[in-house]
Amino acid sequence: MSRPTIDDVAARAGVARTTVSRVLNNQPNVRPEVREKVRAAVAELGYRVNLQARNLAGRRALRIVLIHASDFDSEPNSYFASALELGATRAGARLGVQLITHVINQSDPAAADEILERVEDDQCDGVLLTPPFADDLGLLRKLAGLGVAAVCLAGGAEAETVAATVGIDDYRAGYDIGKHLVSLGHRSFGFIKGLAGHVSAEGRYDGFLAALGDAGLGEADIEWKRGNFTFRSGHDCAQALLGTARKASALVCANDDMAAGALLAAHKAGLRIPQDIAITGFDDTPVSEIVWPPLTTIHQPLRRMAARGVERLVEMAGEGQAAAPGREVVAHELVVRDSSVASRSA
Amino acid sequence: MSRPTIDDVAARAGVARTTVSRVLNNQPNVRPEVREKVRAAVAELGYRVNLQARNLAGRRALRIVLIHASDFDSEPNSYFASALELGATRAGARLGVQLITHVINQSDPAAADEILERVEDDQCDGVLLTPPFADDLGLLRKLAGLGVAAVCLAGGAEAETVAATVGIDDYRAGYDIGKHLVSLGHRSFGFIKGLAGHVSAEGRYDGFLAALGDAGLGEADIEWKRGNFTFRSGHDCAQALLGTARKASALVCANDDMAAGALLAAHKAGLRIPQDIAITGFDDTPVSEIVWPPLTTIHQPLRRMAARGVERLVEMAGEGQAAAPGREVVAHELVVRDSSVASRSA
DNA sequence: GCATTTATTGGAAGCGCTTCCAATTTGGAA
DNA sequence: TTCCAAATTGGAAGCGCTTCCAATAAATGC
Repeated sequence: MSRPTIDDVAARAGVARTTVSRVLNNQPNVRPEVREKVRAAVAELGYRVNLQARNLAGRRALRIVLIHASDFDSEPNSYFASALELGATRAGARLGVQLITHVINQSDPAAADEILERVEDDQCDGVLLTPPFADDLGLLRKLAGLGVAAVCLAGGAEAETVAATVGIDDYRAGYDIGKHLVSLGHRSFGFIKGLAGHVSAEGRYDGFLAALGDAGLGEADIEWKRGNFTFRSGHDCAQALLGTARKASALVCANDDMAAGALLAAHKAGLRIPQDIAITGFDDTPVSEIVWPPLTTIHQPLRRMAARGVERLVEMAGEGQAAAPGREVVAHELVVRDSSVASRSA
Repeated sequence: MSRPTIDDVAARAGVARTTVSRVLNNQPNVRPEVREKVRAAVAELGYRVNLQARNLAGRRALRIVLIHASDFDSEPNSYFASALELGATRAGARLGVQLITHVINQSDPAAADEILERVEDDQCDGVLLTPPFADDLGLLRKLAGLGVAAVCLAGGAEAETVAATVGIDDYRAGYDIGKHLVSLGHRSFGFIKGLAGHVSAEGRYDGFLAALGDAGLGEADIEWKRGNFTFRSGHDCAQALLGTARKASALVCANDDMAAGALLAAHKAGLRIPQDIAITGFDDTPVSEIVWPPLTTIHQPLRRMAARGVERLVEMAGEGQAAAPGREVVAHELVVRDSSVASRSA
């Protein structure tokens, strides 16, 4: 009736409770055949350890540190941060993991060292990194050297060679935006990129380019600027892009905040959206719904990503130091709203 | 060195562990003097129960339900919801409480019944309510009738007679906004209210009025409209208020989203902000920082409020059914940004 | 004043798990 | 073949708490 306990598993496998505990914690000195028998019993019974009991019985609770980036030049997208933290906290509560959050100034040259320091101070069992730290290969290597498991959230493709990563397929997401706009008949584009260090944002551009390629278009049909992910920079870049020499009929932005800024620039220029200019964002933060018109964007399941990150860290801790790098891709989704396609209500 | 246990308290008070447990759980059959002695020992040692152990020892973990409002006509402010949930989840993890989140359509006439149903289904020990449910006195009374403890977050002043509430002093916050604008020299105002059911938002208006009163101004100097907390409604109301007959030099909005909409309307009208028109928001969600110019607003410590709500629910559960109503006020803060006072960078 | 409730206390088991330590088995080296 | 170290297993204590039940003290009825 009620949840099976470790003793149920032991009885079913015909071994002592101690042996089951060893298998559960990946400890040595259990014969492979016994180990297998125990695993089978666990599976048959649908057994899952009771973390309250495990923590009570001496083993200190797993501790995981979540690192957020902050900066005066490019303030963090707080919703982005909140959503990740919420997902991580939820998963942590479920898994009996203690989550500690630190905010680090990304423009500080010593940021990486500060992270390493924090990680050591907290004696944590794992780190969850967000951009741009998730793309800092040097930092990732040092973390690995320290024997600290790390999972990169929403990072770029390069990180996966050094650490475990969780994120959407940015290339594909960029492709989806491009395909959507091309299918709408657009042939000339403006593109507002993000900061250079954010590898995932660059991947989006490459994917976008690929979609244009499919339609016989190329870099010659794109005019781009680089912002820093803020509303303000989106506004300024868009103003430049929408100047007198404007050819573009669509403006693609690397995140929602910049798209919101671009929206303001377009309104100021007296342009109708999407009739005169289509604008798209990226991330599907609440911003995309509260601006007018609402933004077509790519939905990124931030909470789930963070939750998966915590889960993987827990798995790694169980398996000892075998922090196997490798990417875990979560599904994204193109969300079409009024900023690219006029609806009946617009 | 390490955290004191129940046995330490028992030894110190010179009683058995069982007796301490009784006192801790507010159970009967302990002489007042003994009870007091135990309480003293608890205080001296700084003892706090280990919830892992408590839960393990049979008592099922406390379960708390968080109710969010959603609606098609006035979509929820997702950041508002996220921040509350994050605060509640953090506190829950710390306290060993299980948190369940439900989203209820506020425009459904049967919303209150649905909440009651959910609360019974989940067999929960407490409910955390957000506006407008936090102001639904009928619902609160029914909950009390069912013996379910409830805490209202960011609700109005009336709720506190029926249930426990946690929130800022909305009247005072409105007053602060008014005083700020008056001190800046403004003498004629536009005010965009929120939905009628949101009592806390009404309190802000009253406080604002009081500040004008201090300067010899009154309702005659305010022209108001009612929105529904969305960007769109803020835009529309502002457009009406900024029309040809405009007298107002400042536009006060009951939340940040509507202020962002008002900002767009002002931009469209070719007005300079804050030189031609000052605009203020309320809540200090990320929106207030990502718009241009950034919004002067009232900071509401949402995470802490939710955390306090969980803590109070846990206290109530410990004290049996003595769900003492009463308001707990948390500090708010006036955040002055460029939308009311031009800075060097603007 | 004595038997019988009733209020107040304490003893001890046990929640589901980890871990120390002792017991048993195994694999070689002598 | 014999003996010892290493590998493998199980027994049992105990993490901090609740709760059942027995023991004791106080209060009530006659």
